[in-house]
Amino acid sequence: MSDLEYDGQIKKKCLPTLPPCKVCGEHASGFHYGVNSCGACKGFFLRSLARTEPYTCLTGGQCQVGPEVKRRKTCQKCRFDKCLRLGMSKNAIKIGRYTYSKRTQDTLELKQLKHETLAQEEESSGSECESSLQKGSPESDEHLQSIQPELPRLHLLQERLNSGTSGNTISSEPTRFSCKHSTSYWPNSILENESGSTDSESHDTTETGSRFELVPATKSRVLELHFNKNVAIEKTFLKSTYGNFSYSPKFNQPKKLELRYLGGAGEDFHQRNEWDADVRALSIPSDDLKEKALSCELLNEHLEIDEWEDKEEEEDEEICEHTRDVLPWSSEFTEHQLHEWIQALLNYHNTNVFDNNSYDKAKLKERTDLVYNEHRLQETTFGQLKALDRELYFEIYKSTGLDVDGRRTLLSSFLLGIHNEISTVIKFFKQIPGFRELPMSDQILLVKGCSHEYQILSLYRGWDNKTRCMTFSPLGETLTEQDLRKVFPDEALSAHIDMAVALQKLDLTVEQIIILKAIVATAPDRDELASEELVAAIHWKLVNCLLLLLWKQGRHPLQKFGQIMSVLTEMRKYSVFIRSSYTNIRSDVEELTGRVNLPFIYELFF
Amino acid sequence: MSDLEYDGQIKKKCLPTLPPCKVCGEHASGFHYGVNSCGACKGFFLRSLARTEPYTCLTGGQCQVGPEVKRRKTCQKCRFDKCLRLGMSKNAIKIGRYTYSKRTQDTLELKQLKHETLAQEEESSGSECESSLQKGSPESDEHLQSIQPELPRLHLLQERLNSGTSGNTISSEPTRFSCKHSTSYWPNSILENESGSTDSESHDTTETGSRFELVPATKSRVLELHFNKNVAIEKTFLKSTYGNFSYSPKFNQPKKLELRYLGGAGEDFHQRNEWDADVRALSIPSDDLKEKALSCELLNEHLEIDEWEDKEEEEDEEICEHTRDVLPWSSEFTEHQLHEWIQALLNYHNTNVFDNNSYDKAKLKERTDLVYNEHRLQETTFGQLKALDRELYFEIYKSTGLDVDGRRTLLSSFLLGIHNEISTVIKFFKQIPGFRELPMSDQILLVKGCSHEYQILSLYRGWDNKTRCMTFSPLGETLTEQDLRKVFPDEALSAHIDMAVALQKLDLTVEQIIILKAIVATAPDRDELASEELVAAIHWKLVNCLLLLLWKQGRHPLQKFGQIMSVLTEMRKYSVFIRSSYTNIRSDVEELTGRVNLPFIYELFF
DNA sequence: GAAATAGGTCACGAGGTCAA
DNA sequence: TTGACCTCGTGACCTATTTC
Ligand SMILES: [Zn+2]
Ligand SMILES: [Zn+2]
Ligand SMILES: [Zn+2]
Ligand SMILES: [Zn+2]
Repeated sequence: MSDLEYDGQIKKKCLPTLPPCKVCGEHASGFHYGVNSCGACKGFFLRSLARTEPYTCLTGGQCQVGPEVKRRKTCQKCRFDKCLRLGMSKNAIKIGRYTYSKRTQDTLELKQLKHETLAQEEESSGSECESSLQKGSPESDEHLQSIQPELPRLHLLQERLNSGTSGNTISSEPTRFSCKHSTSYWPNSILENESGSTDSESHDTTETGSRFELVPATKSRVLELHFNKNVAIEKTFLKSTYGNFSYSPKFNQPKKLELRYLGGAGEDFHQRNEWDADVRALSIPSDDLKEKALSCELLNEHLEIDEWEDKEEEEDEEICEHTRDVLPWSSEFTEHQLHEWIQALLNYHNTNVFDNNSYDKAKLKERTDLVYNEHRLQETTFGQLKALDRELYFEIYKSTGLDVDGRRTLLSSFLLGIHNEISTVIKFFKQIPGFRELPMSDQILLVKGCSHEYQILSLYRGWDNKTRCMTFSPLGETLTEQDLRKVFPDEALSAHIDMAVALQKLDLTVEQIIILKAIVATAPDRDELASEELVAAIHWKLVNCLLLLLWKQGRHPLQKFGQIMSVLTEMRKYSVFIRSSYTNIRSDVEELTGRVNLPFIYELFF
Repeated sequence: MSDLEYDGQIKKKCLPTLPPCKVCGEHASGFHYGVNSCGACKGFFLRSLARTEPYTCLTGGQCQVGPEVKRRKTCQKCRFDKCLRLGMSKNAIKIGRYTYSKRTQDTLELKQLKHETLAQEEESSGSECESSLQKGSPESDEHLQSIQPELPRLHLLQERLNSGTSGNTISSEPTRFSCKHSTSYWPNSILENESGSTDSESHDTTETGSRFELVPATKSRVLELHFNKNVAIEKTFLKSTYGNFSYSPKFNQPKKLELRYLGGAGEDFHQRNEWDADVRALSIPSDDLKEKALSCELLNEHLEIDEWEDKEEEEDEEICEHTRDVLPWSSEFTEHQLHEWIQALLNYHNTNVFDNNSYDKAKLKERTDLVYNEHRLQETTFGQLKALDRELYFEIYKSTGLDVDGRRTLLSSFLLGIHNEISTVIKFFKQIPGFRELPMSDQILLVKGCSHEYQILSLYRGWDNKTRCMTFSPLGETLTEQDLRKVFPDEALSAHIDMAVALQKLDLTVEQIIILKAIVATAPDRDELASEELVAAIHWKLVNCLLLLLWKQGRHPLQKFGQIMSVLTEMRKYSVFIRSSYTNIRSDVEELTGRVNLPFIYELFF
């Protein structure tokens, strides 16, 4: 009997889709008045609203509100109060079919609950391991199967995919994961169910999140085979290096990725450093310690602030988690661990960080096309306006103060836009597990060090090579090449564009980009890091996260990984170059934007 | 609630492309039956058409049609009627992909049509068929009206302003800030002296004056401040009121300044509160508590952060400091105490806050002149560019996304500039001794409450009445009147300008302005303050600081004080007016700057 | 083919009813 | 009063179709 949910149609006997009634703990029959609740509580609430006299409580509001059996005596006041406290309200009514995101949320909640109770019961670990890719869901699986008979095929898959998504999140954004390439690494046999309507994106997109998690234990063998095959096919030995850390995934024999510290011995290391030194000699003409120290204070402040805030969600389950050998490249991390990191970063990013990655490709294209057409129209109307060269502009500006071609305005708002996002970005870094625990000096070094790399990752998707326009979401603008030339020195612009194009060629998903951001933020080879090893550890785990995402996406993950690492290496050089280029024009920029208050900009980017 | 737009394919998380559902305000999912509307309203309309029996309304057609969460109150009839009124109709169906240009064309065409038919028919309801191209249905007429809801309302508002009568409709309330009818509570004798011709301003002391008299003496419980003889020189009876707090320095007999809390007993108080509620109802269309709570969290966060940081310099020498009777008006404070407050605020402001007060007059003048000349040059070269009216701009923008006259850019960078300074501003408030000790909720109320007053104090010196240009230091720009019109609604701009001019007439020093900022930030009469008395105490001490500065400056300090208080009173009305004006255009602004991330702006200024 | 919408489908909850 | 059960309007999602 307890398996049935009453109210509304009698639900079939099946495991609950919803978390239990928030009010009394019984099986919820639905989402009533804004709260997952049982039919009884729903009815009670409705009647309570209709009532005129208030309830009274004898115990002074201390009554427990439990499931029906125990409820017999519980007072109405406390029950009603609880309803209200939980947010039940006519204003919270939501009718009609569930949204995917709601369903996802429910499932997640349910899962969590299960997890907790399971943890309490403390099962023996051996059997658990065997059973699965993940334990959380034997039920869900059963659940799916039991629903099967009565749902049309289509819904089945949705149901499954949804319940699998552990990417909770407000955005819930199914489409985020993989678009066309949804050749996920799941055997077709699993996905086929749905194959009929493959075209509709909303399906195959609906989730990757962790298809992993939903897959019944029996299938995991299939998976492994699949992996092995893939890996075997790869056969490529990829190597990517940036800084003095080498990521040398070796695929054939040991099937392990090794993280080794080259201790500054690698050739690349020397090369880069020399080049670095040269660039620096050129680029930092006047600066001295004093100014540097001062500016550090600013950043320091910021970092400390953020540290203070949002400090609750520490997770310390870290410890056990038996290393299940399901990851195709077999790392010291479990898929679950990696997944959690990924989720944490994605969640924060999706809900808080605002940049070009907040838009999909189509939207960005739309923007650039629009601006381009506008620009073309202007050109045909007013003729081509020849761009002033930088020197000439400054000559005029310095002598007359005239902003002849509007570049001061452009530059100011560009910098303002960037500046405006900085605190969010820092908070994002703080979401990287372990980041906050680093010494403040290291945090500062890392943040400073990755600024340019972070920026290009934020923005590169806004570049459209055909129209040669660039969208800057934080600024709310799209600039034509002509305008870009006003903002950036020519050589810097070329570098930006080259970098953007290179990144675009990788055809990364937004998820991957986000993880990449974290990866560049934790480069263990920034100069003078106090605790390189800690940083390296974080970094390495993040790299594993990236690998996981790549694998999920299917299609030659290792090859892609190699490409990405290669681009990262390039990006490092790019970063140094941009910094030097900016430093060269720093005084000009300061003069132009001196009226605007942009402390962080100079601290981070110059 | 989510960022997703339903119906049709699931849209991506990105910011809305479309204006909200014209019917209910929810995210529109497309252009259904000729109107931008959400999936729900689309479905509802469809069902309604299919229906045979008509709907009936119980409230006589007065139901508000809101988003789903609020919808329970609204009957189907009213919803359907609204659909019809907006022009939803099978005849208005548009299928298939559309180009931007087509949309513009459509909209403009329709508008034209509307004008023509209006002209032809002149109120007679006659044959509508004749005027139609293809969608000549009566609905489409109404549809047209609905396209331009803002403007008519503004006209209405202006009318009301001029007539000075207060109606009971929502929009009528802004009457409170009437330029012509500015009620000052200062006797003419004082104001006349210096500001020369107070031309348009009439000073009638009637309403508040008498109200004040009625207040029972018993209610004054807060601070009693003794004046000494020096004050007697003034001979004038000064009275100033803003909000429901009265500052009544009485100089002759009792020689006391009474700060009394009127306890919300005045009519003004009630009026204002109601009005506030209305404005809120208007301005926060989609959601109430939840959203509000959320937004408060944002601010809260900010305030808390700042609280954590810089917390060392607590001073507790407070206690003794023998009251030396050196102050000419003899307050309970010593000059030394006041001086310290002043110094603290000035120091912080000078080193951290960046606004027009960071520049001297000459510099500001130079800026405006420069821009003005530039502007003139452009005008002579390209001819006068007639400014697009707001309505037309938005029509084009909404349908094509084109930022035809660059106002989106202007607006975005304007808001960005303001947004960028907000954290500094909050820190400034935190420098006010005692501010940090206020309950967080009060801090929030105060910060929110004074936003507009603070802003005008920050910026007013940037206005140059001759060239009619305004410098915005935080933005690094100076805007011509033409540009200003793009950023602000006309009536708001006028209010800004009037206020700026009024402030300029006071000829304040930067120090005085800074103290004034603190004064407006601690207005003890903001709604719902938990600890009014604490705030009042701080406020009062700040007023004493101002007095001190005035005295130091010599030259009729009390007279000047009176003028300043008078302007503050006006400023309060100005603030309310501006807020309402902004609220009216909030959705437009959000649409234009939706690409930029400006959480605080909406929280503080709308 | 891509982008958009009309119309269809059906999972859902509000509110009503009624027996206990 | 309670809560199981019902009816019907809703709205999230889907498909077919149109337009570019
Ligand atoms: Zn319950
Ligand atoms: Zn009780
Ligand atoms: Zn709607
Ligand atoms: Zn009605």
